Formats: sequence, C-alpha cells, structure tokens
Amino acid sequence: MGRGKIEIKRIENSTNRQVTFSKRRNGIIKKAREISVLCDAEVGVVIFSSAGKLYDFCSPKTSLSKILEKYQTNSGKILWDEKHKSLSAEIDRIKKENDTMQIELRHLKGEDLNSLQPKELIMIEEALDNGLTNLNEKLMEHWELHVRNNKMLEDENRLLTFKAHQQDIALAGSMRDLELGYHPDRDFAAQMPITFRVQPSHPNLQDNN
Amino acid sequence: MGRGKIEIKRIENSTNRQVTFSKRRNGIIKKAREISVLCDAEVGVVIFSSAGKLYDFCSPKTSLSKILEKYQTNSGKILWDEKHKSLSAEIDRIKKENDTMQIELRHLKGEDLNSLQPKELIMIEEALDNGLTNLNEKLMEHWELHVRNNKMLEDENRLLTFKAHQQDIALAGSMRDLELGYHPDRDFAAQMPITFRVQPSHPNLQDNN
DNA sequence: AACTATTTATAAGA
DNA sequence: TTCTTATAAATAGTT
Repeated sequence: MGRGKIEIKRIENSTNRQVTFSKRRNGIIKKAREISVLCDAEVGVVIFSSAGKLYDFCSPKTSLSKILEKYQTNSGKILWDEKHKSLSAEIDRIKKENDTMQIELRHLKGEDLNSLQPKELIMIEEALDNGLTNLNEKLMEHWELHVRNNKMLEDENRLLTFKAHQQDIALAGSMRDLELGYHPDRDFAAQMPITFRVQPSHPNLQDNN
Repeated sequence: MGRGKIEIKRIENSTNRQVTFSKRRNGIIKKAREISVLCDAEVGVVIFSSAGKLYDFCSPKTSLSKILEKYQTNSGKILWDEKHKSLSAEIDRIKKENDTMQIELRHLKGEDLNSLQPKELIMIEEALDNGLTNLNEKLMEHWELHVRNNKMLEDENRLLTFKAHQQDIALAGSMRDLELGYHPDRDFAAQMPITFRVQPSHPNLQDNN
C-alpha cells in the first residue's frame, strides 16, 4: 500500500528499511490495540528492530507475563525451560569463578596451603610481596601528603599567631592612648589584652564596707 | 477500512465480533510476517480470542522463547515464574559476591588502591603480612622436610656405601682364603669372621702335592 | 517529519 | 465461514 507495490523481501537500503520498520511497527501496534478493544482479545506483541531496539505491546487489563503463562498452558509449549537451563548454567559458571577466587583469596591470606607445592607457594609469596610493595608505596604517598598538610597547617598557625600578636600590640597601644585621656597616671593596663580586662556589670556590688 | 468507518470500542454483536477478530487476527499476523521479512526484525505475537483460543506468530530463524528471553534482558521486566525470580536473584547475589572478592583480590595484589583511606590500606597491609607469615611458615616446613629427607638419603647412602665396602672386603677375604688352601703357610685368614671362611667341600682337592 | 498516490485491509452484505 | 466489494486505513515513494 503506497505509491507502489513492494515485494515482501528484505529491504536492502538501510535508511529505507529503518523508515519502513518505524511505520509498520506503529501500524502493527495500532492494529494490536484495536483488535484487543474491538474483539475483547488478549494480545501481546514483542518486536526487535534489526538494530536490537525493543518495542512491545500488551492489551490492557493483563500483562505479558500472564499472557505467556496462558500461552504455555494452552499450547503445551514450554517457554522457560531453555531459560532455566541457561540460568542454571550461568549460576554454575559464576560459582566456579567464585570458588577459584575464594581459593586464591585464602591462599593469599595464608590459609589452606597444605596441598600446595613449594613452587606454588613461592608464586603466592611473590604475589604477596608485590602487593605489599604497591601498598607501601600508596601508604607512603598518604603519609607524605599528611606530612605536607601538617606542615602547611603549622605554617599557617604560626602566621596566625604572629598576626594575632601584632593585633594585640596594636590594640594595646590604642587602649593606652584612650586611657591616657582618663587616668594619665596609670598605664599598665595597656599591657593586658583587651579581652581580659574586667568590665564590672554591677558596680554597686563591689566592696563598699 | 471497509464499507463504513467503525468506532474503536468493543463490538457488542458476538458473531460480528468473532468475524472481525478472525479477519484482523489474520491481518496482524500477516503484517508481523511482513515486517519481519522486510525489516529484518524479530517479532513475536500472541493473541487470545475472547473465547480463549490461541493464535501466535514468531518470526523465522528464532523462537518465542528466545524473543522473550531477549525481551527480559532488554526491558529488565521479568516475565517468568517464581523459580526464575529465585534463580535470577541467586545470580545477582553471586555476582555481587564475585565483585566483592574481585575487589579484595585486587587490593591484596596492590591494585586499585587509590580510592582507599590509610586505615583501609593498613588493614590490607596487615592481611598481607599475615599471609606472608603463614606462607613462610609453610615454606619453612617444606624446607625442613626437604632437608630431613636429604639427610636421610645421605645417611642411607653412607650406610649402603659402608656395607658395600664391607662386602668388598669380605669377598676379597674369601678369595684369599680360597687361595690360602693352596698355600697353607699363610694364616692371617684367621683374622676374618668365621662365616667368611670357606669350608672346603672337597677335601681331596686339597693340596697333596 | 509531512504529503499523497496507491495499495491493502476490512466492514458490511450476500 | 467464505466471497465480494465499497470504502477506510496503511504506507511507499517523494518532498
């Protein structure tokens, strides 16, 4: 249907094929929806493009899972058996991998060494030595970083202390100047940092007896 | 499409509905076949009539089972029953375990250490030290066994050498004895253990000359 | 992504 | 059901 009739065989032009796929896919899914509504049918459609992209449709009020379950009981065909097998096979494969690693780990931790030959033991020893070398390198890096940071902190600290000291001196100087106005005879308070000088909040509590 | 336009809603007339179902079902399956050929797509269609009758289509060179398997891995949706879920769950669990061990192994081999804190590094170092200790112990056992075996071999060797030597001497002695029979003026054969002295079984052969 | 000339699907009727 | 046929829908080629 279209400007020309086409033969039903693989469309060789890739762009063309993709466009046609897109149009027809929409068509099928629309048709699937329509039949499910018009005829009260349960429909499941799964489409993979040649690029592997997935499109699917499932009639409302059900699920692919339910439809497929019904498919199995109805057709007698078993859809999951293969899947079961492949899953089990994968489990076996991973478990084997797991065991191998487990053994390697144990060996590296110095466990279960009895069955090993000196040659194997020496290989493990080399691996451990190697690991230890790498590890110590990394620890050294951390340590150096730590030392450097500490040094920077110390420097900063010294600088801050110095600045604070300078400020104290400067403040003390200006206090002295101020107090000189009130009690020209006393000036030793200026030697104290300003924060330590008592400001009596209740002057009447002071000893009057 | 047809003599009149129809609204997309459930067809109430049962006969009508069934006829429409039949026609449209054929239509969908034809379309599914066409798209699978034209566009090199994998298509699976499952349709249940309202009466519960099953119709299905699957593109050539594959199977519903395979398509659905692909559907699962692609969509992440799980279509299968409880058994599958538990298998999948186990796979996930083992894979996680695997990953953990893989990381631990790498760490013990001194790889991928960058993300670790000094505290963690130190723990790994302790594990490595420990492993090395156990390993060296085991190697030492092997060595001692080896030494002991060597020593035993040496001892045995020495013993055998000694015995061989003694036999040589004994043989030499008896040879001499034999010869002494012919020359009675020599008697130092008496220094030899008695068992090695030859009892002449044919006295008449003794020297009468 | 739209357009449109054609083909195809199908609703209704037989 | 199946066939026919008028008409709706889908879509191939084009812009």
